[in-house]
Amino acid sequence: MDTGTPRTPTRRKKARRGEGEKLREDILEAAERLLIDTSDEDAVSIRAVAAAVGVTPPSIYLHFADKTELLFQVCQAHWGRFDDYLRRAAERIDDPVKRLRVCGRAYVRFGLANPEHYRILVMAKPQQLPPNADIAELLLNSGFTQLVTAVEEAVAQGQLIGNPMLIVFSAWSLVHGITSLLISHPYLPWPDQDELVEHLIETLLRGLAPDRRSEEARR
Amino acid sequence: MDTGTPRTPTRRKKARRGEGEKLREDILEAAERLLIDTSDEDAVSIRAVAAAVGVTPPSIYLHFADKTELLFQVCQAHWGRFDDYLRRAAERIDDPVKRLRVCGRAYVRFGLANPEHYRILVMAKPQQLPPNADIAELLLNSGFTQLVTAVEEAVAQGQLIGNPMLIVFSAWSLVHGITSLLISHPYLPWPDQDELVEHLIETLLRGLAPDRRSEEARR
DNA sequence: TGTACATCAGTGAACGCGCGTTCACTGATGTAC
DNA sequence: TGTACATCAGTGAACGCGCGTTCACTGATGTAC
Repeated sequence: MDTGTPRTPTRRKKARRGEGEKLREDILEAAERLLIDTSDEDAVSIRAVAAAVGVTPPSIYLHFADKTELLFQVCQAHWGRFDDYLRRAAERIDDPVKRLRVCGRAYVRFGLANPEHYRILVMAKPQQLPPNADIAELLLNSGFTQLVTAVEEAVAQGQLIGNPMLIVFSAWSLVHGITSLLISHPYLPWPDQDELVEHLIETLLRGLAPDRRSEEARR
Repeated sequence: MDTGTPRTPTRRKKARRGEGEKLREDILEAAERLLIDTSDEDAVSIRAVAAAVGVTPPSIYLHFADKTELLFQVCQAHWGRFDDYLRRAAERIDDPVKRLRVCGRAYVRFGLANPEHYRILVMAKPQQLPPNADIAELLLNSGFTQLVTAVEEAVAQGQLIGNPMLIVFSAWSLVHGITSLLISHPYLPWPDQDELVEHLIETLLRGLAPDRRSEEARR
């Protein structure tokens, strides 16, 4: 693998008057590509992105205030795709518990298919991304709201038992836990991945289902 | 907070003949301190560690082959402490399920108390640490074996139901999920932390407990 | 008891690297008169 | 229809930074004779 050779040695043609915004898209696309191809956030430097687009580094600043903003926009776009993916997986499933199941599987699958994105979006340090408020907004406006809805419905219907917000964060912890461990430690002696994900989801649902013991008995 | 001022501007006295190994310990200690104080792996540079110890950068190489080895040894030491902590938490608890409960809580507590260590040990990329084999060994020889034992006992006694290795990795995913999300996204509208951890653990255990439905009925 | 010498525990200066970012500029292109 | 000019979409060179690491060295200290 010859990483020394630039991917696009050809210089990009200057855009026509009024078409400057085209570069912006190309930059975002190139940054995304770089992130996916290298699986390494550090490889996405201003200089590397510029080279990939076929442009000089200062050109990046024509469209992005700084590196953080660029990375954030890349993430935002990806997060949007994640959200769409989850939404499509869930639509037309009336039963909220079935929806949780499907979303859980989809979450893990999408995370593992885009590990470096997942890393940046979900596993990064708070301080190395833009203001927390923005990240929180991204997170909460994504699949999260669907999760909340599904859980609330399931609880209202008596299919699940407990405080909805506790269930929501438990469910998220669960799918995030398996996703991030598989990303960080792929070399461990994991059981079959699909089987494990199924086991996790089913065990959680079983633990949340009404039982012979009434809710009061659990205190 | 004046991070510009070096912590130890005084130069360290040269060790006596035969006492060169003392520096090694001081380096490890300083690196650890730096990691804890700054909560930032990037702040632990060869130069910063040398400055903290009161020594010049090349001196580090008298005791460590390179930066990776230094960081790894810091982690190893910390991992040992984590292991001891879990072991002490679990000892003298005969009931395996109670042991799982206690270990789960201890795991989360220890991770949150040492977030940057946890990040490096458990959340880091495979490639930025020493050979995977070593990391795998560290992980598997730590609290992990206790976890395996406890689960196997619980299954043997009929207190939990299912494939032990699936349960083991499920349990780990669970505690890791909540720990790492709390570390990465502290600003989210979390429910009460202790309550959430309890909820997670109890829900998992409940999902693994024998039920009116027989194991076969679950297929 | 005195001295030459090997060794130990470091130091000082420098290497080359890639990075984010700034600044003054250039050349093509559309527009006003 | 022709030309001066403003603007747009970039470029080229350089800045200062901190980093890991190497290399030749130094000075104190213990040891052999």
